[in-house]
Amino acid sequence: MKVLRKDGEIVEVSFEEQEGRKAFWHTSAHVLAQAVKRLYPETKCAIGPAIENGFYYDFEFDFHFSEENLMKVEEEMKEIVKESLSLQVYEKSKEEALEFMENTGEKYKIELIQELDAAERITFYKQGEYEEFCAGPHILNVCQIKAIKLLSVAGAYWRGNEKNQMLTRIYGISFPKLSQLEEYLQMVEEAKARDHRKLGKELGIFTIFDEGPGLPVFLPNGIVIKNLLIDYWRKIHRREGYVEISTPIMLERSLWEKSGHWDFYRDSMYSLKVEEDDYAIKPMSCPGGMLVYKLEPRSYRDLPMRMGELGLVHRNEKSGTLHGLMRVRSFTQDDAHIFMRGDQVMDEIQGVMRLIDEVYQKFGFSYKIELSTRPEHSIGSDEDWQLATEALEKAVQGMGKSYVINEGDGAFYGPKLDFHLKDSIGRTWQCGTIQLDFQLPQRFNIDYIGADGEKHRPIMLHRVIFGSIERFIGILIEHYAGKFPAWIAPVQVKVLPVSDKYNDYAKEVAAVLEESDIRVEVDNRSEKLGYKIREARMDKIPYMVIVGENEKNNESVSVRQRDAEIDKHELGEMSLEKMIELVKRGEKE
RNA sequence: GCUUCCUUAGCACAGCAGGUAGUGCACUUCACUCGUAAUGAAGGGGUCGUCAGUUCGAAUCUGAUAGGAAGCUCCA
Repeated sequence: MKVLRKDGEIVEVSFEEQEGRKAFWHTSAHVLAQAVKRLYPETKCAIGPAIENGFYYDFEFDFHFSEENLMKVEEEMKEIVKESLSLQVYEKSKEEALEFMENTGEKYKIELIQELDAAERITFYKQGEYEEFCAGPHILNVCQIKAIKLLSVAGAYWRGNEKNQMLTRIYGISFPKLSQLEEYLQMVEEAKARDHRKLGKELGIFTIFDEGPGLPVFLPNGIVIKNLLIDYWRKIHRREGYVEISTPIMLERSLWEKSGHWDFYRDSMYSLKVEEDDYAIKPMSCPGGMLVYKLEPRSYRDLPMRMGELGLVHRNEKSGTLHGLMRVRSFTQDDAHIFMRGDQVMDEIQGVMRLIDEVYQKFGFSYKIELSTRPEHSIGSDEDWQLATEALEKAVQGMGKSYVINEGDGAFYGPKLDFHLKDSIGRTWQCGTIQLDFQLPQRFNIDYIGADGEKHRPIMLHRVIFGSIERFIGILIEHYAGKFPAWIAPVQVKVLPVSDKYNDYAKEVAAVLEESDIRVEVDNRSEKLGYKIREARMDKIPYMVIVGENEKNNESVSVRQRDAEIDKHELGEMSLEKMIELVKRGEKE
């Protein structure tokens, strides 16, 4: 595939390479704009880049753009491809470029060009009658775009700002071969099959009532998973020297004024009246934690004090942002606040990082780290922010982890390290976070008595590992496609009697397994074995235990497992002791 | 919240140039007592998200409203 760079150079780059793929999709975006302009000449074009999977273009239409229009545009794009138009690149001065755009009335392009340096030569790309200012690169001829599909129409604010005009964004994907498009579409279908909202319903994990958007409901299987996650969490936190507290779900207004939430976070808080007083339902657990710290005088010997809390918090998220378990209005944060001396900061940050790494590895997640810096809307002095940001940065660097900087995305009280996990279709979600905070200790005037007998101000950090247990479960569902490893599977073993005659023996078997704390169910319906196996498989249960005449006589079970390869499902007959051992071994993996 | 789209039995869907709803799975009952991904038969269940309007008549047309999907903005 030949690619035309902005300096006029033509290079051979394959579609598999980043530059080739970007050029291919970028050119597809131009073809999209060309098709739109042919069909609807009054349309204003904004921007149209290549993205991770395909491309989009933002337009301002002077009419209501519907799905029907989308089909027409796609057809027109295919016509353009048939014309085998080749691309040319050339330069204009800023004035020429502006004049050109004035003539065509492209107000968004004018805005963009006006921001460029006056001395700069501006490159234009052109195919057929369509020309647009663009830094390229592009592919040499549109005829290479053999497969095109426009995927969706969405709204997008001009320049990503809520206050600006909302434009119409058209998403599409294209490939050099038709087979690649088919493959891609199939991949998307497969990803949808592991959507946690679909699996969560099918597997009886959670639901959300119409009467409570964003307020997840855990069903019996889901609450087993949630409780197991919490058990695991408590175990590793005890090991790491954390104590656990539980503070109220709502507290009085003055507390939130003191913490800064009332001023800086009120739009996201639910508040209510209790007698004559204003209360707020907590959006975070930290202020309660501060009060606990203040309950008694603290010594430097007490630090670092690691205080954990599984806090149920509520945030008034906008309706359009809600998404299954991933983005909700009510969730459980596996929060902890660490109060420490200045000389302990580095060790504590790195200790939390190690714990996060341990947990994510247990589930087989790869993750990426972001360092989020001071937002516009925030409290505290520049020096404190700088100190805190540097401390986080040094800690990550010290751990040898790579990270990207996310400018202005910190919490209002401090910078943070965010740990992001991917969902089934590649969207990333923030789960873990470590936030350094010099503000709350000041606002709450907390202290400890140092070795010198004087009062000192501790430094504090907020951290979560799961982030939100709800979100983490959502990610887990998609990550495992519902096939939870044995240690966290809601039902670990399903006992399947071959016929009703063996129901009693099946119950005996189940009772023995239960003795060993194995989560077991019996399918004693009057159905054929094949049917019961099918159902157990669809429920993604790790182990199936089949009992019939042989097993009853031998006081044994025949085991079949979910994860093994085809033809190796059957592990054969074994004693109950061996079966228990098998499940316990599976739990550790 | 914004843009586009969607909303029919528990679930997946069909019906729609307007004349009071169908299929599969699930569920219930009966028969079969059956060895590794669905035994057969019979039966129950919805007034088509909600509210208004157009019409002799609306699941099918219009409007509002609720919930949902994708994206944007915002965020764990």
